[in-house]
Amino acid sequence: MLKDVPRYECLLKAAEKYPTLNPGASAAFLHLLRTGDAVFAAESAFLAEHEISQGRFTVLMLLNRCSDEPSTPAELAEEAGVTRGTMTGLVDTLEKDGLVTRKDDAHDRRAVLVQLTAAGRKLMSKMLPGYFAAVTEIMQPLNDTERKQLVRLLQKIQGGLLAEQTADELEPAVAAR
Amino acid sequence: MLKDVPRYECLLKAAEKYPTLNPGASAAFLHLLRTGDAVFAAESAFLAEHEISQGRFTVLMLLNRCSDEPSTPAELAEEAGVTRGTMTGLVDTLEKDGLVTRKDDAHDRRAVLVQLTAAGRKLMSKMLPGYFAAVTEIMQPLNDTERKQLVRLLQKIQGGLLAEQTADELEPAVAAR
DNA sequence: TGACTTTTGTTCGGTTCCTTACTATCAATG
DNA sequence: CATTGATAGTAAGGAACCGAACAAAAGTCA
Repeated sequence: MLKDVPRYECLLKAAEKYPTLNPGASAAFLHLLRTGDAVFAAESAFLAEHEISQGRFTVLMLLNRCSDEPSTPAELAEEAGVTRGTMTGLVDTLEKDGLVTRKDDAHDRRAVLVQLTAAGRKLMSKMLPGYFAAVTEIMQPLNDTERKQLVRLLQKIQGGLLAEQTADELEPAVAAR
Repeated sequence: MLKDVPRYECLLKAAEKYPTLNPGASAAFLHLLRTGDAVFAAESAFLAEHEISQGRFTVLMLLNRCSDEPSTPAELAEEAGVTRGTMTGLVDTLEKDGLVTRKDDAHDRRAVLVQLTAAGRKLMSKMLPGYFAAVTEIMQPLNDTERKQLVRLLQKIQGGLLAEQTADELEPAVAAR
């Protein structure tokens, strides 16, 4: 959301007013949000050139990986991190564009199987090389050591968040506090 | 979007099929997106406890910083990184909730001045200590050295993106390629 | 001055996602 | 069996944001 991260001196000044403000932590937090958003925007810009949104691209990637085993919308929603309702809409538009098909599951009459069409596979094989090249270019400023360092730091943060999250689930009263 | 980052072996395997796929770069890219999103979600969850969305919070932060000088919607939109149209909506709801006021600019009859109300200032002083504490907790897994390392790495990535972006603006034909 | 360009705030339609509520189906248990 | 509970997919409505288009006002410059 914020376009520019406040200068460090401003954080130091604000810390005088708000004792709970940790300047170092805040600076890292803001940079993480901002850079994450910038990278996400760069990825979206690339996908937009191919008239594909992030959500639709994720579904195509999930369907394209390894074999041609079809997936149900519920599985796709779980793996993509969206609700089933959202997945219905994503599959709707992908189907409308002829990139995937829906067919009834023979073993479970509630379920639907989603599968890439030939056009869908073709689109992926056309855009993926450029996509991976774009990802490589975005990460170009970091050498291999730095990339590993970055992953290590990010995993640490994420580990803390997961611990916090599961703690909340076990004890919802704590979260409400 | 993606809930889990693919394991590194899967990236290696995919790299055989797609020569442009750089496993190290892709892993760092995916972790950055995922962790950025997780941190963003954690922040949003905190703000939701106070019935405040990210966009509205950003506006309140901008208006709360330093003096009580009012800002125009255009300035706020620029600093918050949203369009003026979006800012109109944000100020609308903040005004409806009694947190900010709009008044006409005496020197420019096109412009409007947005200012925190007493209720807005009160809300901020009530929630900011907890907010900063939450930020500190999210960054808890990293010590001071690691935070500085993280900021350095993120700035490198962002520097690359900014260079790329300004290059695109100068030579739009390159972006279309 | 008067014809331009720019800037301001707003409105409107579209996209993406979420939450909630629903029906149809399956699975388990008495 | 029949009931009960979980799960599948979908529909409807809402929140947040963008882009384009607009009228009003300000700035520019021949």
